[in-house]
Amino acid sequence: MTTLFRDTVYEVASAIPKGSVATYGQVAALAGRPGAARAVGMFMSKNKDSNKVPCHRVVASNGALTGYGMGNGLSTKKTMLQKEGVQFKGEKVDLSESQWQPKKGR
DNA sequence: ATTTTGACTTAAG
DNA sequence: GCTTAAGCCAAAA
Repeated sequence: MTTLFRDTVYEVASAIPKGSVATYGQVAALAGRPGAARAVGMFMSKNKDSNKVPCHRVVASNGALTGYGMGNGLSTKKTMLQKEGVQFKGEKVDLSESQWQPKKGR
């Protein structure tokens, strides 16, 4: 199986349910490469599958919104997430309430 | 094939 | 709490 790490990341990102968000490190770990958070972010920047991958549901480990086009794009991303039901803590996502739980429970 | 870069993360000051 | 430094992975030049 010649599964590209990149494709796996895209699948994981697209698997994030609405109203929840995942951190880059979390996505990287689910993709099978814990520690590749930087690479994950790069794939989003490339955004080859932006039409399939909701990269806006991927945030930094501290819940801060990063990237998404340029500076001002973050405002759009924040608003979009709020509309999806994600809880916000100032300019950061309330991971305590809206971080995605790939496994049930926790 | 080597070097640089990038939407990261954690630790330390 | 914020800033700086080092570590980490994968892709593009």
